[in-house]
Amino acid sequence: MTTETLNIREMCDAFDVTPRTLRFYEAKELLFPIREGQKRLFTKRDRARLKLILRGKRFGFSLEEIRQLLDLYHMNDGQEAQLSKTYVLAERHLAAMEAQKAELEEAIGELKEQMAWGAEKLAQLAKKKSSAA
Amino acid sequence: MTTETLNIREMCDAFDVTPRTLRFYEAKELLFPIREGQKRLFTKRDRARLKLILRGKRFGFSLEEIRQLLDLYHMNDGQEAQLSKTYVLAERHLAAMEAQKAELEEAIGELKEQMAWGAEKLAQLAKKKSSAA
DNA sequence: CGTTACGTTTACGTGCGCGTCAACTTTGCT
DNA sequence: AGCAAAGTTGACGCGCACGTAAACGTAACG
Repeated sequence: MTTETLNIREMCDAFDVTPRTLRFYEAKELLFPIREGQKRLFTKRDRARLKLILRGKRFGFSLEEIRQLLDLYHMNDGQEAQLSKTYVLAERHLAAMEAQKAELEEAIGELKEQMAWGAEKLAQLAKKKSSAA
Repeated sequence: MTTETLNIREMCDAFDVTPRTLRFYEAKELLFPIREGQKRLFTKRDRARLKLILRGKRFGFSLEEIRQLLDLYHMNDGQEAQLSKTYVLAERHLAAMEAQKAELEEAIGELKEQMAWGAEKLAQLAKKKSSAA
């Protein structure tokens, strides 16, 4: 088997974060490393969660928002009430992401337009320059 | 013509931001409202910029990053050096946005999978409940 | 003329997401 | 036994993006 657990340094190297960040996420209840004596050991579950955390951050979600969503990915043992509550949260999140995707596509389109305009401008300047030489 | 300029309150209502935010953006050189006496008047240009600012924020860009990019949308009078510099910045930004889009699509896919799994679990619970009645 | 409404500057306060010591165990060499 | 490496828990600090309160200007209205 590939290493079952990672110590804090291995975890940091694997995800390019600092120890401080991992401890901070644990304090915020985003990660739950097990303890070997006093030291933290990060499980496969923690690695999956951290991946989602970092992705969520890139999308502009707060750690608190992310914390709530992480439950969706680990609702193996939830009771029905908790499960459906989480499911509703996930629906909202999905809607938010799809809205973000639509807006992102629009923004990309606009930026491309602007860049085409800028490229033309640059071409004109280059032309002027060469004819003036 | 529709109102040429907006005062601060109209601007706030139009974009759902606070006066503090608009003044803050001006201090950070993201907006350049003209002055009528001491009061700010927001032009069409300011409205276009604010729209881009708010969008940029939703995508997780910092105000400083956004400030640099706003130049691309107003590089009417730039010299070639400045122009091509801005163009390069825009290329980077475009790449970042397209990467973000790809990752977003992946995340949406995964979330949908998880939700399907959750839906099934919920269905099972519902079934058990009805058979137990 | 007062006061009410709207805007202004100045400046300190706040929440988030960590960075950065300091002081202390624990572990593994040698 | 000694000592360095790696990890730990506080606790304070910091940059960002504003919130918020204080004190002031000014234009309009009754």
